Amino acid sequence: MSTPADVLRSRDLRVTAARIAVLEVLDERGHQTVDEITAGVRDRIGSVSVQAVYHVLGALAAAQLVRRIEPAGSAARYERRVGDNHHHLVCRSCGHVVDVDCRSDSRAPCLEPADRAGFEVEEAELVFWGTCPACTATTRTERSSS
Amino acid sequence: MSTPADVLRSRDLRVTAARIAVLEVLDERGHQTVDEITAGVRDRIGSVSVQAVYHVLGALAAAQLVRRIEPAGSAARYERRVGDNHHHLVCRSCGHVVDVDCRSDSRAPCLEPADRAGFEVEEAELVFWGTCPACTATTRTERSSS
DNA sequence: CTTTTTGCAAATGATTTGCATTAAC
DNA sequence: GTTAATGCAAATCATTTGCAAAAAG
Repeated sequence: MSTPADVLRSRDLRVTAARIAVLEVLDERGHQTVDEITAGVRDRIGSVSVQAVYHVLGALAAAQLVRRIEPAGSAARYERRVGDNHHHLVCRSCGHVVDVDCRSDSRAPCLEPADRAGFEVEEAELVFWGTCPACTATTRTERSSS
Repeated sequence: MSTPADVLRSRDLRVTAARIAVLEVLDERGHQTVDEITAGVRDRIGSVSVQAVYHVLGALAAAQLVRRIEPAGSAARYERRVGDNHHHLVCRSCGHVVDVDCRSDSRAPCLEPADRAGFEVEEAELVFWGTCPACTATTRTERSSS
C-alpha cells in the first residue's frame, strides 16, 4: 500500500510533517473544512498555522491528491476521493456533506451536456441539495414544541 | 405578458425602482455578478448602493424569482431562469457561465441519487467545468507565440 | 401613518499574500 | 548549500448587519 509519504514522493512533492498529517486527516474522514483539518493536524503534530494548512491544501489540490468542494455559501471542504465521479448530498441547513454514487452504474447518461457550446469539458459535478436527517429531526422537534 | 412590476405584485413584494431594474437587468442577460447587476441598475435608475442590490437579490431569491448560482471560488451570480432544471457550463479560467439543457429530454435519470442517506432532497445541481472557447483560443495563442 | 426598503458605514469571515525563518533535499 | 515550506501579520474580497432616512402601500 502507499503511505502518505509515498504518495507525496510520487508527485515530486516534499515530504513534510504537515503534508503527511493533512493526508492522514483526510484519509480518516472526507468533506472537512480547513478549520477541521487544522484541528486534526494539530492533534498529530502539535501545531500548525491555519495559513500553512491552506498552503498544503493548495499544493495537494494542484497535484490532484485532494479535491476541493465548495457547497455554495459555506466554507470550502476538502476530500481525498478524486476522479471517481462520485457526487454529493449537501445539507442546506448545517452544511453536512455525504458521498453518493450515481444511480446509473455505467456511464451516467446526463453527465454529458446536450450542447457543449464550444467548451472543453473536463469534469461534471453533481450536487444534491436538501436537508440531512439530523436537521429534519430538529425542525420537526421545534415545530411540535412551539 | 407580465412586467417586472406585475411579477413583484404577484409575490406580495413592494414595487420599487431598484427591484424593477434588477429584474430587467436579469431578463436581459443571465449569470451576472452583483457588480454587473449593480452597473446595469445604475444605467437605468441613476444610482444604487451595492448593499441595496444585495438586499434586492436576497428578497427576490427568497421569493423564488431569481436563482443564485455560485461557481466555486468566484463571486456568486444570479439568473432569472428558475425551476426548469437546466444546468451550467462554467469556465475555470474566466468564470463565464452558459446554460445547457440536460441531454435526456424527459426526467434526467441520474438527477436522482442512488442512495439518499436519509436526506430530503430538494434540488439537483449539475455543473460542467471546463474551458470556454475564448479561453481555449487565448491559451493556444500564448503557447504558439512562446 | 405604518412598514418595508434603501444608503451609509462598519463588521465579519474565509482566503491570499509578503516576507523572514526554518526545514527538506 | 539551494530550494521550497512554514509562521506571522497584514491585506483583500464578497457578503452581511445595524441603524437612520426615505419611499411604498
